[in-house]
Amino acid sequence: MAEGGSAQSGESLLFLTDEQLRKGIEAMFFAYRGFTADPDRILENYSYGRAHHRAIHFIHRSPGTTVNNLMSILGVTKQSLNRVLRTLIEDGLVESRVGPRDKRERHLYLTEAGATLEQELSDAQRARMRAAYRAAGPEAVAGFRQVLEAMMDPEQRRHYAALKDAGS
Amino acid sequence: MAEGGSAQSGESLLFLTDEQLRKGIEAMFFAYRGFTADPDRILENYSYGRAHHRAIHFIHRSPGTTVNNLMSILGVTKQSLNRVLRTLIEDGLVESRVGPRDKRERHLYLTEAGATLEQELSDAQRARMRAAYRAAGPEAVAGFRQVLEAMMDPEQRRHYAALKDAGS
DNA sequence: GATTTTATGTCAGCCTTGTTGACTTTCCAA
DNA sequence: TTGGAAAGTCAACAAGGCTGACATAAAATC
Repeated sequence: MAEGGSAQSGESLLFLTDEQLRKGIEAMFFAYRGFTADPDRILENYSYGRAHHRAIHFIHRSPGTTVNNLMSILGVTKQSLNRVLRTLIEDGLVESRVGPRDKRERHLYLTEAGATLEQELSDAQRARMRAAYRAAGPEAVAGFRQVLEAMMDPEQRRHYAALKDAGS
Repeated sequence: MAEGGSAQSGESLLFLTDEQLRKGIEAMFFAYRGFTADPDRILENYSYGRAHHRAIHFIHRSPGTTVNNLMSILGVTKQSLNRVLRTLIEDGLVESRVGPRDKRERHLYLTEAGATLEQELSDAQRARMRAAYRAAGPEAVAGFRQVLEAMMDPEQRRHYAALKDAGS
């Protein structure tokens, strides 16, 4: 399928060819493997999986978040999430407190042990990210983030943006 | 913390802060969901999964590839790959030919039906990629690719590069 | 020619992590 | 007060990873 459409008024649209798009697709595939490789290795030692990592990450980012909210951020069913949370709670990495206002809700927090594992995982993941950022340079990083953001579904982008400024 | 992602004279390293790295990590997470969303929807109609998509993609990219080669590109075991290939062959989407030189090898090709599904899947995935590329612009796309490439493990980068120029 | 290595396929069984369905508890509104 | 919705839990199933063991055929080596 050719690109066609708009005229090339000065600005070349060569970066929109199927060939370029395919390269981008394959880059995403291979890069995502690298992206998860380091945490995956660490998680093996604890017999946890990626799902545990994701839960830990976002509980760390939004302490006190509810199961419902976490569900919608992670894009999994509450049953999937519940299984992961149950093991994390049993193992003393996550604490679940009954909601003060609405007792149906459970508010989630990392324990000290949970925060320690979170640190170990994110240190590893950031190290790779840092190396990649440094190798590519600040302009490339800005472009990287722009394209990724444009690739998200609107709902994902909402979640992303909601987290975006939380720590500033 | 201020946002400015652009480079400052004197080589500011603000783009390497933990905060910036964390945003990149979350962007990867949310973007990857968007990246796979459209093909996933299509695959449901055929009761296939992402594993089938990956196999189909790389067989399309490298017609005649062997099982062994595909295994190493996809980074899965032969048992995992075999399960997927078996169903694709049974369903007439993939053809497996005994190697002409080395008769131990099986060379994999898409059938016409396989090529049709490949087209449907990659059209959907490219459409999203094209929209993201167009929204972000050529400079951003260049940066996007640079960072992703830097994020890969060396072996993944080898595979990526080997595919890179094949179709040009 | 005999032996070893390589490429592939298959069976069995396990794990993680998705899913749906059924259920309880809690809250809220008619 | 009663019925529905919302939050969370339990049970069972499926996809797709994994390992291990074993079979076959062909290639490579001794």
